[in-house]
Amino acid sequence: MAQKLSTDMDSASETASHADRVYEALTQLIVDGELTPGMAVSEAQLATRFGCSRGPVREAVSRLQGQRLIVQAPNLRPRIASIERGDVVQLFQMRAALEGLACRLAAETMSDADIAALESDLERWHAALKAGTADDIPELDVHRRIAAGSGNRWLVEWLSGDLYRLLSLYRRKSGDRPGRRPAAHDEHWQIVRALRSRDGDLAESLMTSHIERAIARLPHLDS
Amino acid sequence: MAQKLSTDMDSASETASHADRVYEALTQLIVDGELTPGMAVSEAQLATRFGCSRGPVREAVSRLQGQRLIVQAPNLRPRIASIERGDVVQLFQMRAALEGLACRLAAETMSDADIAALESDLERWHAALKAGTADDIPELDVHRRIAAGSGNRWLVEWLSGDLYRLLSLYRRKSGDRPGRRPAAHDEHWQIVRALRSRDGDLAESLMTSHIERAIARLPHLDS
DNA sequence: TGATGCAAAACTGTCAGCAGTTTTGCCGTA
DNA sequence: TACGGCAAAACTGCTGACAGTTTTGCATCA
Repeated sequence: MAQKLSTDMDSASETASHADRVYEALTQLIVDGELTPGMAVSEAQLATRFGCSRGPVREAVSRLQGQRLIVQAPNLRPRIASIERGDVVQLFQMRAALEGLACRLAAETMSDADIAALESDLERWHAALKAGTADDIPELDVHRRIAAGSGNRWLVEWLSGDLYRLLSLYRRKSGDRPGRRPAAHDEHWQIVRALRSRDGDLAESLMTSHIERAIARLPHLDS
Repeated sequence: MAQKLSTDMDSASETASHADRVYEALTQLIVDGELTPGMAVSEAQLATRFGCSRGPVREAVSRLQGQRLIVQAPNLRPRIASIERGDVVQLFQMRAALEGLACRLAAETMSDADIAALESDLERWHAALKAGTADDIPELDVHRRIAAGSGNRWLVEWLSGDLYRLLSLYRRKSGDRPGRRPAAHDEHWQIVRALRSRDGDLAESLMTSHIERAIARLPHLDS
């Protein structure tokens, strides 16, 4: 079945309120790293930047506050959330557990066609990597597609949404070198093969180990 | 070590903004079930109810929107999120994975004193239950204390915070009969014993099964 | 009786402005 | 030069108001 294009985060619906647009733009600014963790932002400046008054900005900031991407103390300027190394380890622990679950579910519910497509895309990307023509990040995409294949809507929203954004904060802080790790391809390939053989337990365990290895590889900066 | 009293959700700090108070009150209203899932609320009415203008209300609503407890379509009144049975199953799947993780971590990091206290409280509560003098919910408390014992701050915030509130929506919708199940005590007791013997794998597996049993017991209403 | 259309009421989205607080930048002093 | 202190600037928290949209309730008609 063709899946319904993920979440309710429809990018730029035709009738989006000003607050919605500011929310989208602000989120992007944070994920892209133009707004760095710990940085204070001013409602007024954001308002002029986005061409509206402070009302919609306030709303967007509140929404991001609900997602813990922005923190705000009374009477102080809102700050982009700051993620320490300890937080990343903890978030990765949760990610390992949840992506493991996603794998187990995907092994049961993902369609043969989707698995085959994932497999061939993975091969194609690997070939392109060897040829030096690929610079997108397959890491994220493989994980995202498996999460989507789990059929668990909340898992997708959280793994590919909230948790992804939270972790992107730290990526910015630590030099941002995503993937490009030769072993990752093998691990991904093994996972996909477990999916194809519908071995949920194996897929889960492979994915968990895959992410736990990523924890071990976290940069050891201690700011 | 005495833990630092959980999150940044300090209830009623002395210098709380109006928006903060509305946020707290509104959250409580939803969790307590006075505002039922799917119900439309009016900013203006909330504003008069809480004795402020629409600004702070709008902010609180946005924050709850960020936590997916409230949904809002353009130009329409905000609605309390509506959780269907399928959603609950999916959320419980995630809960099983995460509480399993919490158990495994707690088996490593929880102090002997905390485990002993949990054990004796569990016994005391069980005795009170038999005597008919207990009507608080131990279910939640055991789970909450194990989550806290995991030492993973984000796990606590999500399990005892966001996820708990989300699931409370459905509890309201389905007759709300939390726990009071005799077998649960045994299962809790087994889990705590696994914690005491520092057997993380066993604790994890016991907790996962414990919650999966709860999934199987979910009411079969299909609204 | 039951469906339909319409006007009034209610409500959301947004803005400009005011009061009170924090931050900034400068000036005098040691 | 380095250090407080103070006034101006910047900013948050909140309010009331206005335009445009949705909902409500009534009256009309088949």
